[in-house]
Amino acid sequence: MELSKNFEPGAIEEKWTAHWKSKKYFNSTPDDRKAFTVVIPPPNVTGVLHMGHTLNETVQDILVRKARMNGFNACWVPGSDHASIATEAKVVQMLKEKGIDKNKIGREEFLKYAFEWKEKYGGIIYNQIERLGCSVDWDRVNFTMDDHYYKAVIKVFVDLYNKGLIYRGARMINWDPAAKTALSDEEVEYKELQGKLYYVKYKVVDSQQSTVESKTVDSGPSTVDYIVIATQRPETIMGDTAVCVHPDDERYAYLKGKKVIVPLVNRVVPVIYDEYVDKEFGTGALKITPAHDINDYNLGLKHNLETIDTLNPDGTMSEAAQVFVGLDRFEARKKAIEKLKADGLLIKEEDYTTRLGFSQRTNAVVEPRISTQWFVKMKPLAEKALHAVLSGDVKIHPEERFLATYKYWLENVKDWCISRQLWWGQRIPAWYDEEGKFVVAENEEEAKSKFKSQNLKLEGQLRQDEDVLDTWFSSWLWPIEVFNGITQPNNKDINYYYPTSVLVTGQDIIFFWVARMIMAGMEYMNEKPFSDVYFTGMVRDKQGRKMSKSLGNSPDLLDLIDRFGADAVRFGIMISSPAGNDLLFDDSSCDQGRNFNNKIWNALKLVKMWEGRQSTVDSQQSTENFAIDWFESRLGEVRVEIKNLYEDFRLSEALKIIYSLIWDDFCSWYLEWVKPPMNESIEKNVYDKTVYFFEELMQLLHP
RNA sequence: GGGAGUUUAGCUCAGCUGGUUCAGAGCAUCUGCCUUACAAGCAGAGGGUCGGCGGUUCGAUCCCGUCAACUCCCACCA
Repeated sequence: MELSKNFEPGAIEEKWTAHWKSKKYFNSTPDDRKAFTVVIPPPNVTGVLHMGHTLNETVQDILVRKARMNGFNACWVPGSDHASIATEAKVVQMLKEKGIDKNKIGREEFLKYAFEWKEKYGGIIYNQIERLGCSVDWDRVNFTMDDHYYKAVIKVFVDLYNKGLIYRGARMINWDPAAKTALSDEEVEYKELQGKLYYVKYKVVDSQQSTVESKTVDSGPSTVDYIVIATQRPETIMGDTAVCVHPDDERYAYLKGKKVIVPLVNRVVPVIYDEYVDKEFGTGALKITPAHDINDYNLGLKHNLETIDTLNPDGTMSEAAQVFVGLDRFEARKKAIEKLKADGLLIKEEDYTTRLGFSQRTNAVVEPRISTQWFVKMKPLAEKALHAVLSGDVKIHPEERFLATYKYWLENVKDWCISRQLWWGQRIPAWYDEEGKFVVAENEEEAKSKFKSQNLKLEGQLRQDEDVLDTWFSSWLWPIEVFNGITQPNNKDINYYYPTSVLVTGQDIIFFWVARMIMAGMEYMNEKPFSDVYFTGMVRDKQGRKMSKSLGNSPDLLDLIDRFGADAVRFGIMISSPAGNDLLFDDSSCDQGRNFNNKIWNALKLVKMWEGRQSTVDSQQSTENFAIDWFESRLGEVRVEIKNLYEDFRLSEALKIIYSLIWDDFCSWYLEWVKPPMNESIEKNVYDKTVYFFEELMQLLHP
């Protein structure tokens, strides 16, 4: 072999990958060996892989290669996720740039574009996984919108509905006005913002005159004829249907049985009393807007209040608001403040820090809104999932750090809103007749017969629900349906590979995905989906900032691989990743990886030079033998250490130890020791041993 | 408001429940080397009251308490 002076990026891994691919080395089929199974957390087809994926994928590859070397039948399933809302947002944006309106082209046409998008970005992602050198089984690649997968999702929906675990109803949900869809609680991210608290007068209606015009300000100084409430959101005033005070609040006792006038729309509403109100906060009086605040909604239910929805799906004011109709909610807020000022009803403004909910995918400010959606009853599912972890059946790493949060979430879990007002995803298999009666069925035929069997008179045409399902409603089946475990229960693959061995993923999706996969596993396989969960930390840049597109601090994976080589990139990400903690990634760690490769390359060059220069004499020189013995024992020590580290998922530790073993012990000590003087030959015995050591080291390093 | 995590060399981090592999690694810095495996390298050097304060102990980076700073998660106070 011709060896150039320096190691060239890509020289090794490309050769090996090609080698293995040609031999179908990574293909896995059930056999007599024990299975070691990993399913990839399917990346969203919204873009390209970032460093977080790189870390995840590398960790998985290490575990898989290690298992393969230990004689397991290692199976690593690749794939991707359709990521309904995120992808739909991207496709809509892409179409918009082309001047195409989603609603004009209709559902069918839109889905065509979406699938094109998926082909393109799915392809890029798969290419990246391949370039990283991931030893996945490409024959098993899955996409969450594949035909069989789609069917599995529908089947599960119908099943859960029949079990009474899915229901449809009007609830307060999080509304994303940008994507015009409902969101689950988990898809809302809260941020602290500097806001304002507005103090607004609500006039009290005298029992005699019930229709006081708001303009009549001269009510006389004798009695207090108004009540002041504090609000952050004056634009919701139009939806007010009550004012609430604490029953023990003496300041407002005189208002008992009175009514007040809502500004801007002059609606007469009652004053109600509830202990929910905090006397100390603001003025101790609270306006109630049941349609646009979760607390107000609950109070509304309790006190039987009217609900007036003043928002359109796109976040503009609706007809029901009466004023500012058609204006965006934030615009309406400004106008409302102006109007209140003009009417002399705004007493003061106060700075106030508040928490606002943002849509995880579109970053729009979400609105609490009442709407009819589909929900999954979580309590029964959560109990089993909780037990699986608490009993130690599923082990979470690192340690029990995430156990508390996992436990808390499951114990306090709320029902899961799974319908999304989108097109990209599995369409909800509910069928309505023209009167709005509906049945849930796997297809239209079945729906028709269900109408019959349930003695419902079918009125007119059947119409399928327009909405699709939350993307996580498909992902939670991932470890099962990649082996067709839902669509073909008890098939050979699912029986052999399930439960999978270890799940490697980011800690940010513990609720979205990990907990729900355990639920689905317990429900549909009656068994955990994986034995171990390994959470990686978040990858940040060297200043500790999150990697994000807007900051432009996320390196291009393929570019890194081109510059350093895949092995160096993998080395770089692993060496800087303490188990479970966030890690700061910097190119320089790839440098270190490349230097390491170079070192090995040169060591190989040295040994190769000896190839034709072995002395036939097999003398017993003590010094060389000492070196051999010494290194042999070092190797043994390290093997034990590494084994323990693997068991604890402390991979970066293991890598450091191997690094030091090769660089310091093997290159700096051993090779220097046995190196023969220039132009002299080396003993055959020593040479053979050296080659043997080299191979051993490469095997240690291979994962 | 509740919970968790972090704090060790200029930077990023190791340090496995207390004592000779305990004060470490990589990067950065400095010095000397193009010595025929390797300058992407070799030989060496500097640099740290292991966040502050108390406690347990013969002895604490490690255990306990407390304070401080930063980070993250959860929560319906307008």
